[in-house]
Amino acid sequence: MEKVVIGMSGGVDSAVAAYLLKKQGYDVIGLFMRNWDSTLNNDGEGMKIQEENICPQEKDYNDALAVCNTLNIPLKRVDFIKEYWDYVFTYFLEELKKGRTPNPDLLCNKFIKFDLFIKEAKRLGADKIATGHYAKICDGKLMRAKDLSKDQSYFLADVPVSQFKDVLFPVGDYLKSEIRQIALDNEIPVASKKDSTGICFIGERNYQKFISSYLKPNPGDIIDVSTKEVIGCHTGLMNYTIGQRRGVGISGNENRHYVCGKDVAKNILYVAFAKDNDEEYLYSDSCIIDNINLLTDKLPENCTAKFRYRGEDYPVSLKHLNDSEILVSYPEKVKSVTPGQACVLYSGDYCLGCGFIKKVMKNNNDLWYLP
RNA sequence: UGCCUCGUAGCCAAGUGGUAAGGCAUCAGACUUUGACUCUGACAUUCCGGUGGUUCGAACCCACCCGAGGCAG
Repeated sequence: MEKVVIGMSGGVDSAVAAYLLKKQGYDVIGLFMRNWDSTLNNDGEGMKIQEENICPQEKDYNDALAVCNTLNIPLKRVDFIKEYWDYVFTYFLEELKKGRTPNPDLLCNKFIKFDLFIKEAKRLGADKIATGHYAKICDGKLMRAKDLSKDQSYFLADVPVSQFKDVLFPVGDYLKSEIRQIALDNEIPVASKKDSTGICFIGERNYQKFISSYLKPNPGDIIDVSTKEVIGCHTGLMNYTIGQRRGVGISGNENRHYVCGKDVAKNILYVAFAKDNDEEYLYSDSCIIDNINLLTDKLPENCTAKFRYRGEDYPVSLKHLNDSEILVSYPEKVKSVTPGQACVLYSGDYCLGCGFIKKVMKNNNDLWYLP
């Protein structure tokens, strides 16, 4: 019998994935991983004791255990707290310092789940490795999930393609509603548990407070990108992302405002006001991406791209600038393309890989107000 | 000191005698394995700087006071 080690998070998706694998006749072993320790990592926000007098991560472990007991499969446990800090969180903080908007979850998949976790699974004798991700692997290629509204291929695009060789995504062929139903029908304990959100393994936090535990806030001017007037004071550039509207702290204006840029050297936050649908400072028509990860042998000249998780797919054309950089052009201008975010390329439902947004441009010029 | 203008929720700002528009911000939800974006809902229950007065009735008219700004000096 083939042995599968499945990452159990304590949520419904991995629970049903385990159920499905077992039904398919695999010898299933659950493996719970813990990558964040609020006490160890001095995360004041996460140490809040919940009503049940137990920290969220421990609750998740208990949920995973309950699921495994119901399914009658063993549950093992592994910690990657130091590794998560070294490979994912350090990068996250370094990017923020540069004024960029990192997405730690792509790195978590690359370095933790689809590297260290796989190694641990193999050590446990796994022939296959499974997770509860909404995505598909077809002939070793990454594809979007059946449920496009839950598709998580975006987060997996930076994983080296070789790592998908023995991977199974059992829920990728189902709709989320079907997964919930299977959980209910089979009386799986977490059937009605709310979907988790927030940074993977860290969870929902008051973002500014959370970051302030690790990066010293550095207040500075907020400048109207159009008039160059100082119109307010920001709490630290790391607290804002491009396209952000709420929580900027300026008011008294006729129109909504959006964060449209940052100058790290001068510690300036640039804001643009929306007027008559003209948000010219937020739109761009091309960008340069680097740190490319290819999931296919050769990139086509034309495909589609997502510039943010749950963002739209835009038609793009690609041009290799050198060994490490690609120029991505999008005739249909795109709003809030943000340095540091992943640009994930697709051909139909196939995920071709990704790169990280380095420079954003319009009409062949760099947008001067972006980092 | 004289004259002028102004003082409406956190911020802008309508309303100039008939019983408080709107925008921004904020908060709460929805959505969401990245900080968004978007969407939905709530936001001056007697009050319009203060105190009196005129009136059936005032934020809107009058008087004085307080406060902000401007002109004159």
